[in-house]
Amino acid sequence: MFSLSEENYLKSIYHLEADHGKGISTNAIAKKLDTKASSVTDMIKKLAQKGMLVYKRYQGVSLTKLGRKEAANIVRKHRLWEVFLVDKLNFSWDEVHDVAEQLEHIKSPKLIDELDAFLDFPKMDPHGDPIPDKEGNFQKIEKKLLSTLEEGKIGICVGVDDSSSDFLKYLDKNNISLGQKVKVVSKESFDGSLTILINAKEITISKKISNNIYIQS
Amino acid sequence: MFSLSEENYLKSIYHLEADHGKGISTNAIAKKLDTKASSVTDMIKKLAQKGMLVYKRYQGVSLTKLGRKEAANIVRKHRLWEVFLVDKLNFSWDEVHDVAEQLEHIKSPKLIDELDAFLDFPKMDPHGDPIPDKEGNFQKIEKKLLSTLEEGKIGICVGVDDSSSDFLKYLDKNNISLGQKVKVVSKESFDGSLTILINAKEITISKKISNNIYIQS
DNA sequence: ATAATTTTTTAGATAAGACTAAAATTATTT
DNA sequence: AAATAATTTTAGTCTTATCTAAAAAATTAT
Repeated sequence: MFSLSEENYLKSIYHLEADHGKGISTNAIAKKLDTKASSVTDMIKKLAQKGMLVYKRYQGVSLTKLGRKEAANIVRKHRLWEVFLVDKLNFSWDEVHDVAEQLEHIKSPKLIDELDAFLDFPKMDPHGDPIPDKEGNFQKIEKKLLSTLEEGKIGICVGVDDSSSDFLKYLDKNNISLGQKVKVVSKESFDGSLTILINAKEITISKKISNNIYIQS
Repeated sequence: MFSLSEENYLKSIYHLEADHGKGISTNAIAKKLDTKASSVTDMIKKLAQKGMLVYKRYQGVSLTKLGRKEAANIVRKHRLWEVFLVDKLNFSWDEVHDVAEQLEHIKSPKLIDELDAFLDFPKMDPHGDPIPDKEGNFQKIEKKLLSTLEEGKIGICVGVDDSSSDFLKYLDKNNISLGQKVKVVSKESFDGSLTILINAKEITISKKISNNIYIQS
């Protein structure tokens, strides 16, 4: 069994590895968890002791197979709860994160399996992120950033990179949701801003926005 | 905001007050929470400081109006989650307690309201215990112990006193569930055991059992 | 290659919540 | 009412997870 804190470290390292490959620095973890490097050193020693990760002083850490499975299961729980909140309890996709952050730590062998079945075994969470199975495996979806789509091309919105409430609210306001068809009308080479056709309406979005939307084309 | 530990103390004191009236002793709390009296003293000082209860050294404690409302809300959450687990996730009534014990501490203004609506505003949990509203109020149901029912009389099972897994499993095994009609066929004055008619089948139950089943007659 | 800088670790301190052992208070017997 | 017993509190310790400040190691710049 893992403490709440241990689980949060595992999850953060898992996400950092997904984004930046193995060998995660103490500072990177500290930044992600908004804590101090010294605290991180203490905790990673403990998690190394428990066989969840490999740690050599001054060398950063990498999850072991076991650690990765453990972390994936927390992510699995987080994302299943997000689906529950949106599909069943009328939460919007910008409201789910904080609650799921709490729910992901509930420990019950039966609960998460039944929830999974109740939700009809979803493969994605409301932000388009894949839901790992019990072994930690998930199907990687083909996706690229909207900012890389060429002029005249069409894509379908399949996910977001930034899941902050502010960003998601912006998307809602502009009727951008998952499954939405998007056509790049024009691209401004100076600042990278895009004019896109969405729901038969043209809007212009900044590079920062298009860099946070994943599409399939 | 309250810590997990603070919430558990509030809840325990709330239940103790419901069963034994005001003025709960340190030892009673310690026993309920399976902790030491000295730990209880520390915590009740803290909760008194926060205005959740009234405490005088050596005199036991009583919840304030605020403390009672706070506690009732934890009980509300606990029982709503129990309904969710049984109605939606195929848990049996002997499996829900430990999980609900965790879920009751999730903090989200929206979550519990939406859950309540999703479950169609239930008034009871799976053990027949009332679910308080946001103010802490609940409808008290008329009920008495099966052991007090006279020979020949009929009642409907509306709740259980003991919610331990073992007891609930015993009830399941004997097809005793809420809403079930029960007729007292005969009463053994020597040991208080009852022979009851349930589902067109006669079974004999000990006084200890009939003392833990509530009926409406 | 050495100096300056950044990162990481160590050492020691703190807060929450629990514990043990002993002291203080209240309750029960005789 | 004194003695004994039970309960409750206090004082001090422990663990977990955090922090600050300083030391150690690694990295980058000169």
